[in-house]
Amino acid sequence: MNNVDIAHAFEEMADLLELHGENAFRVRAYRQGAKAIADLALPVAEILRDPNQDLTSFPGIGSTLAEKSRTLVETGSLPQLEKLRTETPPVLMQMTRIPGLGVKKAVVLQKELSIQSLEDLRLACQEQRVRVLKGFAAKTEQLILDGLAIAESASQRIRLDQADRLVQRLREHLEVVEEIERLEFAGSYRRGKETVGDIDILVVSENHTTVMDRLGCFPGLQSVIVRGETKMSIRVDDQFQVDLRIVPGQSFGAALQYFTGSKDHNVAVRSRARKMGFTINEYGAAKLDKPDTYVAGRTEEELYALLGLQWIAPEFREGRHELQWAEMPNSAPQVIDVNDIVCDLHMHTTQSDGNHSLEQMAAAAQQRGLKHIAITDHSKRVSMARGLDEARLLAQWAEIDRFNAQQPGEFRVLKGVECDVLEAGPLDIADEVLAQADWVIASVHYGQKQSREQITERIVGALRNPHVDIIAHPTGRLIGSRPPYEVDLAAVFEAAVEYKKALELNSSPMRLDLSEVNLMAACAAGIPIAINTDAHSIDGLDAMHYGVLQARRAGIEKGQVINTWPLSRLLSWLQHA
DNA sequence: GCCGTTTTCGGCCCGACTGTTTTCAGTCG
Repeated sequence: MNNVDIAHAFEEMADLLELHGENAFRVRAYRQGAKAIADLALPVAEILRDPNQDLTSFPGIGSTLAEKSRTLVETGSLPQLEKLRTETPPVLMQMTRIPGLGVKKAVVLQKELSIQSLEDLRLACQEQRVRVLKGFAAKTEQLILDGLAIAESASQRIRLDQADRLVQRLREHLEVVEEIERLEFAGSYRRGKETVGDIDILVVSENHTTVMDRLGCFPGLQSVIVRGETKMSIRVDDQFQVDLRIVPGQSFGAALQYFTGSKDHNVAVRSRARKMGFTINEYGAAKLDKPDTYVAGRTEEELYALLGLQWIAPEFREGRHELQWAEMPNSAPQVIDVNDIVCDLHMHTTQSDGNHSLEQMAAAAQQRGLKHIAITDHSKRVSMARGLDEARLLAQWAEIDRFNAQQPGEFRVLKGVECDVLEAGPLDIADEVLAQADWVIASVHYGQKQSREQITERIVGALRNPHVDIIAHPTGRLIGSRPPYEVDLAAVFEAAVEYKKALELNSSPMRLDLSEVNLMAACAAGIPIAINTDAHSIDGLDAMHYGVLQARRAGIEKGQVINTWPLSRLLSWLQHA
């Protein structure tokens, strides 16, 4: 069992204990334990084996969870979990996914009406058998019926780039309201998560009615979920939820901090405040003995400063190490910043499936402040994209040589290729040609349904080839539309370390591959990371910030990112093979 | 179940809104 499996088991324990009405703090302990395990840089099995290491030294893992981890590693299952599974009707978990239906109500409904499936629940509502139960009435019955439809039709989360577009629409729609003094978007969108479950809008305004009325006529509005004094929630587009909160100006920082989250970060912040004699809510911070007098909250900086902390960038707020970093900023890691990026090492031109020429891509890269780029068109196996064979590749590289010779300044284009790893294992381009490239990316595009062993061996085999420098989008996932292919990433990491190769963090918001957790593991293993846009057009180069955001969320240090290296360092690193 | 700058027991972040009641529990973020 790997760390992800163990984390899943604890997560499921938490869900099931919650359904059984177990102590909420015990439930939370399992959730935090799951998160702690998922964040570990080393495999749990290895930590348990090592007499010099102690699993309970990691925050959130005590003696009980450490022992259960051992059981999971050694036996592959957990008796308590198996028992809970058999005691819990599967429909309960499904029911709690209906908006407005929580654990308590779901349990009552399931028991009283012997619900076995969501279809049973729908029938019970239609036959008005719900409204006669104590604590239920006609409105709840309707809420469940509506919720069933939403649960079935809702596209749960949207990608960050889709969220960007929705935020833009909302901003433009709301900005015309003159009474709005401040407008900010918070939540997981502000934290830059790869997918976003809802949009949180924070507004400072005296005139709540005008603001809410304006949101109520947003084009794309489907329904208003709630509307109170300070809070309004709506559904837009494909049932996607948007929350609005209106706060007074002196509370803006506290509210922004609170609604940006994450939940874990807020719990950590508020616990710290409590220990220091303060209490924090979305209106500000106050002394515990004078809870009505706010002493901070106009800005986020003020709030963090009160707790002896430097301001924390939203993308770090996941309840990991960010409070320690903010406490002693000098000892915090030098996390990658978008301004550190000097190159982009994966992009396409009209030679394969790109929209712009070498000259156009180079000019656009220079405009974006890049010092060097690699042109990496597809190899011939990707026939759909007019992939290049050996002859066309050599011709393209000759053209790149001529281009570089004409460059007045320092800007350089590296001769590269995105070479397919064929289904049977070998590379799509002959070794003697690859040997003439500056930069060789190996990618899996075909045969993604192969077995774990086959795909892993293809990738490890590519890493073994002395001409290959990096594996692109190492798991092949497309967020929300295609799961990662079966690959033993631990084996890939091991091979990357052994052959001194790099791995890609593909910046396309549809890929963001490696994912945050995998990125942390790759970096813990010391593998250099290249953050690349995989641009197929000039606009595609702008995706760089998505990749950097993802790397920041994973806490990747500047020095480990190839794109921060000067060309000389990159070239000397490439000599390794 | 975890954890310790009043601690190895007794806490554990905090508030808005709704529905069902008649003062509050449940849900959500």
